[in-house]
Amino acid sequence: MTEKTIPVGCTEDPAAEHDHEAILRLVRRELPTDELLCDLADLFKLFGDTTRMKILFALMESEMCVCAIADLLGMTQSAISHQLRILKDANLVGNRREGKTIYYFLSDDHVRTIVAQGFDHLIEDYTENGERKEEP
Amino acid sequence: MTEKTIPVGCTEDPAAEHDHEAILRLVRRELPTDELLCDLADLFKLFGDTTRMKILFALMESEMCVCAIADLLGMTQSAISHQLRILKDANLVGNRREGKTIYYFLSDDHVRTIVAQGFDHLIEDYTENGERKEEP
DNA sequence: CATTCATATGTTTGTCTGTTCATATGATAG
DNA sequence: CTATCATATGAACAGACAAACATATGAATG
Repeated sequence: MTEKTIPVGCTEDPAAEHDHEAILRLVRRELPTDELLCDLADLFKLFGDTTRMKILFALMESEMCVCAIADLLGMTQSAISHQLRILKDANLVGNRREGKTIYYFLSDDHVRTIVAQGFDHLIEDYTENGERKEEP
Repeated sequence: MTEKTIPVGCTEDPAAEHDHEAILRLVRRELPTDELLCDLADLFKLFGDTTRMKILFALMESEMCVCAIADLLGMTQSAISHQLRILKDANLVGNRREGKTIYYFLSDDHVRTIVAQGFDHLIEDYTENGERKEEP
């Protein structure tokens, strides 16, 4: 019984009554590679932080220098700089130098479309459920 | 100098030469509320995990029971169940009972559009930079 | 060339979160 | 009503990560 250490919860026996073989074959055929799925999750992870989201929204209005963003969000220049580096490594933002100050800007319109998509989902949730979900 | 403990990096003096007041006013006016920005980040956070991303892709093909997903991803039933709960709390998936087994499905087409948007961005990155960025 | 301003970076710390293990619920069959 | 299958849940542990702090780079100005 403990010979293969397969997770509990579902019958290990291939010939069990509860059979998902058909569906598994179908889904396995259509599922993208692990690498792509990972990259995709990593992309969305960038949008999954409040600070970065704020930065992106700010840059949608105008290019900004680091200390302006820090001022806007009421956060350390260091914190903003770290986040900007992450966004830049992912090619979501670019920067240009002008004397001492460095201006950051959105490098892509994908950012706008991706964020807009999530925005729509949220708004629909808000209107569907009155104000906020699970309330008496 | 240390009277207000304002982060270093940018001049604290409101009348400093490096002036972002104009831009700050503009951006502050257009920036959504903190609550909305948080909710938006929380939404994207859901897509920011490989396991959840795989589950969502699988459910795009067909509704599936928990143990089928666990089998597909080679993971514990418990792990899958925990993630499904998170997705269900966010109304991204729903479930229905059929005897002992419980089938999960996408509750929304938003999931498809959101994921597709990220997908497009990735694909474009892939083709733009040959195969993968930063290589000799 | 020394100083100052704007930004970047390395390190540390505290928090969040995904997985595992053990156990509980809930439904069906005998 | 007991045993078993499918799933859910609670607690604990480990890894990831964002913010803070201190410090380094790099440009401009006198």
